[in-house]
Amino acid sequence: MPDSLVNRLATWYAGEKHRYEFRLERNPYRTWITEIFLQQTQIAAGKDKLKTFLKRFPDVKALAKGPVEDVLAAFQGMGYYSRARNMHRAAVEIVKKYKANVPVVYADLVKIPGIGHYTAAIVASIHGGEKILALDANHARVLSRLYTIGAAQGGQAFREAAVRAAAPLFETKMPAGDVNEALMQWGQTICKKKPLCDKCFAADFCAAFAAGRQADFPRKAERAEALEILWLMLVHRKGNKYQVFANTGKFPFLAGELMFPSYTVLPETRSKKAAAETLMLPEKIPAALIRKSLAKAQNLPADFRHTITRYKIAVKMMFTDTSQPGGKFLTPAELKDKCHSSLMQKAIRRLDKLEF
DNA sequence: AAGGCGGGGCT
DNA sequence: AGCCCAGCCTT
Repeated sequence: MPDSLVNRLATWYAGEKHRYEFRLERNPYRTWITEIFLQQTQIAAGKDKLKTFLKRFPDVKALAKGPVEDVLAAFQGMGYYSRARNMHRAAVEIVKKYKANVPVVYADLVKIPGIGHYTAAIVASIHGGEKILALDANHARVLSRLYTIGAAQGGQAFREAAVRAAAPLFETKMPAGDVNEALMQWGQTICKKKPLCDKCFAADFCAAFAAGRQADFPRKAERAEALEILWLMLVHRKGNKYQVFANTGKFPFLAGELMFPSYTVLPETRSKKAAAETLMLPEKIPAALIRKSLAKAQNLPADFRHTITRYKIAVKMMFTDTSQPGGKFLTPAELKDKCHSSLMQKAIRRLDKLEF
């Protein structure tokens, strides 16, 4: 076997391939669920919950049957709960449209809720043999260093350069799925943020290593500055139940979640040139109530803090005698079940500490 | 193209 | 205790 990058990769991967339990018994359904689970999640953190999930929902029909509350419950603690909602929606769609067979064609996969370029590419390459780069952060680290790709990660120029750089790997005998998985595992175990170049089987192929510039790749786009905001929650209690509303309006965070009526002021940002914008939930919290509560809240320490992307949020909870039309009344136990966001979970834990 | 979504690892 | 991570979605 002549010495080449792909031969080094294939030889290394042959010894690594079965390192993970989820690679032993494979089908398109299991691969799809596994990839969704392990997105934005370290393998060590997600694999136990993944195992339980696959036992509870062993195939696409079981997942479609749900109910979605069970899917969410089995996903509790993983974060990014739209992944669970989308998986359930997708399962229903796959049962109906594809007779309960998870597609293995990229063009079909990428149209399914919750499946984007990466997941479609990895499933299509493993189970359909499609020669298509599944570009995740691991692939980005490996390829950008091997070929000193200078474009900022995440942009279109980076994607094009990465696809061009990886193309020769797919024109070999190495199965397309193995190419994608080997690159990924390389990024996870060797070509990490702090790369282990002395353990790397291909350091002599690496342009960044040759230049001593491993730390310069992948280049990151400039980060938006962090912003401090106040989030006022108006809590109305009746007996042992609290009024919550589905956030289906214009409130900027936690779309679709059940929430206490909330009010926040977003500061002016570079992208939104308009002056500070006021948003509220439900549609019409009386302005007088907001003013009164806000004036009181300004002088109180935050009940808790929470960060969502670049917003550093100080949440202040205020009891109010005024109930709003609509919504529903739930006990704390029910709230713990039905509110998935960690921000709301923090608020729920504070309820018995609040005073009227 | 920009920005929400969140728990965990790292410093 | 605070910063960083990064697919998929919506806007």
